[in-house]
Amino acid sequence: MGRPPKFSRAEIVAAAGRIVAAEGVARLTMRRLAREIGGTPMALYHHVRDKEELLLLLLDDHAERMPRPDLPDDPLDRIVTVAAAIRDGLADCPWIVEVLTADDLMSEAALWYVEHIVAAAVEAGLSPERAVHAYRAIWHYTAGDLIVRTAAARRLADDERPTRREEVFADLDAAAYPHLARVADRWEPLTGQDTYRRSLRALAAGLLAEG
Amino acid sequence: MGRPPKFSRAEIVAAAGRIVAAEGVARLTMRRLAREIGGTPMALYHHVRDKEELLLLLLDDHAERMPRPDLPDDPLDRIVTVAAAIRDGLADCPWIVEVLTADDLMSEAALWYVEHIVAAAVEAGLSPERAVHAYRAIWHYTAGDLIVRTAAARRLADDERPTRREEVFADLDAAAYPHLARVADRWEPLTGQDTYRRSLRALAAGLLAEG
DNA sequence: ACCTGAACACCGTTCAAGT
DNA sequence: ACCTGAACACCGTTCAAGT
Repeated sequence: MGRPPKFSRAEIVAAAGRIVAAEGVARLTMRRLAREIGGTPMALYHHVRDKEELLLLLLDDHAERMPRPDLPDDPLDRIVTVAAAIRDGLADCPWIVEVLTADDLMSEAALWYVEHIVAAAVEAGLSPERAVHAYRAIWHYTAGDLIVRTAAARRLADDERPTRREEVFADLDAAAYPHLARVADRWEPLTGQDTYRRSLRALAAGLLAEG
Repeated sequence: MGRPPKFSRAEIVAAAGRIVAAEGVARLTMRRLAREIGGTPMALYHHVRDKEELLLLLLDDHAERMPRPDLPDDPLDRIVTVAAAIRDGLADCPWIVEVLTADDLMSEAALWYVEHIVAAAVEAGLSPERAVHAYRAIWHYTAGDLIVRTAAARRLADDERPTRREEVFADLDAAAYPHLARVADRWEPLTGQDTYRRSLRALAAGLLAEG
């Protein structure tokens, strides 16, 4: 009994990362991954419980490599800096969406970000409970931004048909929706602008003002 | 040529809605849906382009049935009321998540909500452009809340293994993460609390305060 | 203990044919 | 025009067997 392992968990996760980076999550299948490491699909199941665990490991791996920014003294600035670091760290990997809907950004490596947002909120005067609530609001806002953003990018990438947005705005009832009609022709560029950070500051300011 | 259609788009969407309500999105497959209406998978493709379009139609159908709340005069109250109506309208259908990551809540029926949020923001003094940005921030926050919330519910439902959150908090480094350590044993109930509306108000207030 | 081969029970979608 | 049968090209995962 006992035979030198042919594959390690780390190798498997690294191979999965290569596939996802080169071809997208949709192409990360257990069969494709097995081919990548030169084994059979079944070999993978000796190192990970199932595909979901694999994706979670991939998220952990990514989270560990994410930059940890210098922390400003001002609590509001600090919250904005840390939350923006989360977003920037996840923005370039659209596959993260799949994992976000399955997990809670609760990897070990993510704790650093959570701690510093909660700490800044407490320092600004919130109770520990309210500080957790504030963190949650910021996380929901960030997750929503990432998901909507990457979904939009994906649609643009592999779709030639007109977007639903275009169709809907094309026959917009200007009498029923006057404010939308006024910005209808600018909707695409307006919603394409990256206003994450600005609105994040508004959110954080609003949350700190509560307490 | 010409034969009386056996199925209509509306029937197909209604059948899809029944499956999703009774068994969840994961069980909504083209084959299962075909069985439900008493036809073959191929018959569906004469009425919808593909599965994604079917999910979009399902979202439209749902959006049309969503309640439209009375609108308070105060712009901030109005924004909170309308956004909360979006969330409440989508909160009971976890499948919405799949569609949200594929679409942009850009169905005809959703315009009513968008219009009134943008209108309230303009009334509060924002430029039309900034009002659109404000709406987007609110939508991202709402989408993030829905996605994280329904993902958490799903995990609880079909999982007996301890959540990652539990594992991570179990061996938390209290020296490195003092603020998290202080709330660690209350994390579950704290993050389970529904603070959507309260934080939404903070967000909206922050956005309107910008000017 | 670790890996393989073959199979199970599925998917979405397309093609060619029927009425 | 609308629907069917059969097939294509996949999935994740399990079981039994090999070393």
